[in-house]
Amino acid sequence: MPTQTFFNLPEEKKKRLIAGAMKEFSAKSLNEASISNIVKNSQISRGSFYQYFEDKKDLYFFLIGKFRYNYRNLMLKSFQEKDGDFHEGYRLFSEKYIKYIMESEKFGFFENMYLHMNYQINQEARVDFKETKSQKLPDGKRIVDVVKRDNLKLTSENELIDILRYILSMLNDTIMEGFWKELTVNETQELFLKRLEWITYGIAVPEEEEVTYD
Amino acid sequence: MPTQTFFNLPEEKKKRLIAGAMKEFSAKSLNEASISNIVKNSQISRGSFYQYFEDKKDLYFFLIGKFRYNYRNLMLKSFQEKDGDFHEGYRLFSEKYIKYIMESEKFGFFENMYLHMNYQINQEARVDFKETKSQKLPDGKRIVDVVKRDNLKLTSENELIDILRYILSMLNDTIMEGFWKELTVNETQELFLKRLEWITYGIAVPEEEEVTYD
DNA sequence: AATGGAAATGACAAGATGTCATATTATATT
DNA sequence: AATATAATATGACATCTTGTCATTTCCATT
Repeated sequence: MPTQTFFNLPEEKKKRLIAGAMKEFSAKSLNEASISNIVKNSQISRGSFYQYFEDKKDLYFFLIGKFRYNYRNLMLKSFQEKDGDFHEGYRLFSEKYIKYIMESEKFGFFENMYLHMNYQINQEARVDFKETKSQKLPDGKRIVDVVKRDNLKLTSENELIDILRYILSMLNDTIMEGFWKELTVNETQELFLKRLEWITYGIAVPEEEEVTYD
Repeated sequence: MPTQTFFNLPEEKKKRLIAGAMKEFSAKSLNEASISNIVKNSQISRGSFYQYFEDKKDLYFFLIGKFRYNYRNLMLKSFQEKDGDFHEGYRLFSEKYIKYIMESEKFGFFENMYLHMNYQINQEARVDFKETKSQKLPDGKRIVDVVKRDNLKLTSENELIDILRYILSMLNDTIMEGFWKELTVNETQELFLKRLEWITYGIAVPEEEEVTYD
């Protein structure tokens, strides 16, 4: 986390630094990027940088947090709009989410982020489904409350959370694949939908129902 | 790819170099590892290193290729043993695969590999399901020939390949998660099986069959 | 023994990181 | 207004890395 000193900075200087960092991280991955370039870009001294951030990673994760899609709200809205239908809700959500990432003016930043995403970066970018009721959300709802469970094979709320989490990580993996293979937004979306279908309906032919006559 | 010069090296020197590199990559990630340490470890000169490898990555991917599980055979065997059953075959395969990775004496190497795995590393470690018939395999079979498709909702061989690939990448993601959360082999295996179940049988309650009497 | 090509070597330039003594600026206190 | 104190800013520096290259060493073949 950046230091208080950083947050106290005059807006202008903060912006200059963020812009200089985004320039570097849009052209290079976290590992290839250099602090030297960032301080040159933003015209601040090397010593100051270390007064604001612990290291390169500290700054990087701050930027991810700042620019990542705040998707909790979008997710809520999507599921609500589709009356809590799991499959339709996720479809709607993914459409907007993928567009945001891949059509953003921060394309380069996200591209590098996804192409070099490892588990740690993944964690930094993820959503918390275990929201407590106390957290302030629009109309106080949690995502798990908005998803209808009656047409899902689920035994507990925790299992729903597990699945929602897994689908989200699958979505991020698919976007990563999209960047890697230079797919269009639509192609990426279709790849995701195919996988979502597998998971929703299964890939095995359902067992014949045992029918008893009595 | 290492140069011919490297492959021509006397066994002893080659081993020394590989051991020195494994020591470094077991303690540090690809990015943290340094060539300086590796040449120190293996008592070869810096100049020689660059005569054998293009850079650090070149060596790293060579090592991944060398030590990764050759899983094509294990997969074939697993599916054959379970009479081509998709779910049971993958269950058997994953059991041995996870054990190999997580109980290996190369634990540190794999741990770093998985924790810092990005799409490129993932690609390097993956299996090719599009084997041609001409490739020499035990009894000349391809994996896709061994998996029974009649109880799967599949329209084409290509879709089977897509699914096999996806499950494998899901397995690798799960192992990554296992390393990250420091799960045991069994816990990791169970996490995988839960997800495999979702994908195999779906998470939606099947639609009621329309029954027509005539 | 002489020759020539392959392989090995380590010094070096270029550039990166994190630190620290010192300078500058802002804030509080008399 | 003058002074004291705390907070920020600065860039030189020690240390480490990387990739290159002129030179040297090795070795097979005349």
